[in-house]
Amino acid sequence: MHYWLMKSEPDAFSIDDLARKGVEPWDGVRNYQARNFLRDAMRTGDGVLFYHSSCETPGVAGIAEVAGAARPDPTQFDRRSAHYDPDSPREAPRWWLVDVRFVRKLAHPVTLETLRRDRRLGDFALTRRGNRLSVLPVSAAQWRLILDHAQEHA
DNA sequence: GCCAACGTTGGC
DNA sequence: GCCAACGTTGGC
Repeated sequence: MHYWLMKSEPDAFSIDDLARKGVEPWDGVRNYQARNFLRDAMRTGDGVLFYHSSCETPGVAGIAEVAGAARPDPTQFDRRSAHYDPDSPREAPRWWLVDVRFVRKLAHPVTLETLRRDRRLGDFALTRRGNRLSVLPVSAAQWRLILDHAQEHA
C-alpha cells in the first residue's frame, strides 16, 4: 500500500467534480517522473490526497484512491486533444494514466500553508523548493499527519 | 554534449 | 498578472 498526492486545478476539475463522477481517468500527465509513478508504482487501492492547485487557497481538499492498473492515456493519440502527442508510438505509448475513485471530501481542507508549517512532515516532495510535480509520493507517516490536520478542525 | 531559448507550473 | 523554478527543445 502506497500513498500519493495528485494535483488538480479546481477550476478545471475539483474534488466536487470527482464526488459527482465517482471515478475519473487521470489523463493529461506529461511529465516523465510523474508518468513513472503512475505507470510503475501505483497499485489499485493506493491512497490519494486530492490537492487543489493554482487557486485561492491551495491545499489537500479530499481523499481518493487508485481504482485500477495503469493504462495508456488515450488523449495522447487524439488529434483534437490538448494533450495530443504526435510523437508517441501506438505500439509503445509514452503517456499513461490511472483511474481515480472518490473516497471523501475533507470538511476543512489542509492548506499548503499548514503543510509548510508542519516540520514533522520532514522531506516532502510537495514543499520542496521549485517542485512542480503533479503526481508525487507521500509516506505513510505524512499521510497520517496530514489527515490528523483535517481532523483537528472537525 | 552543451546551453540558450522557450513553454509550463503554480504560489503569491 | 508577475515571476521563479524547472523541463524540454533544438542549434551547434
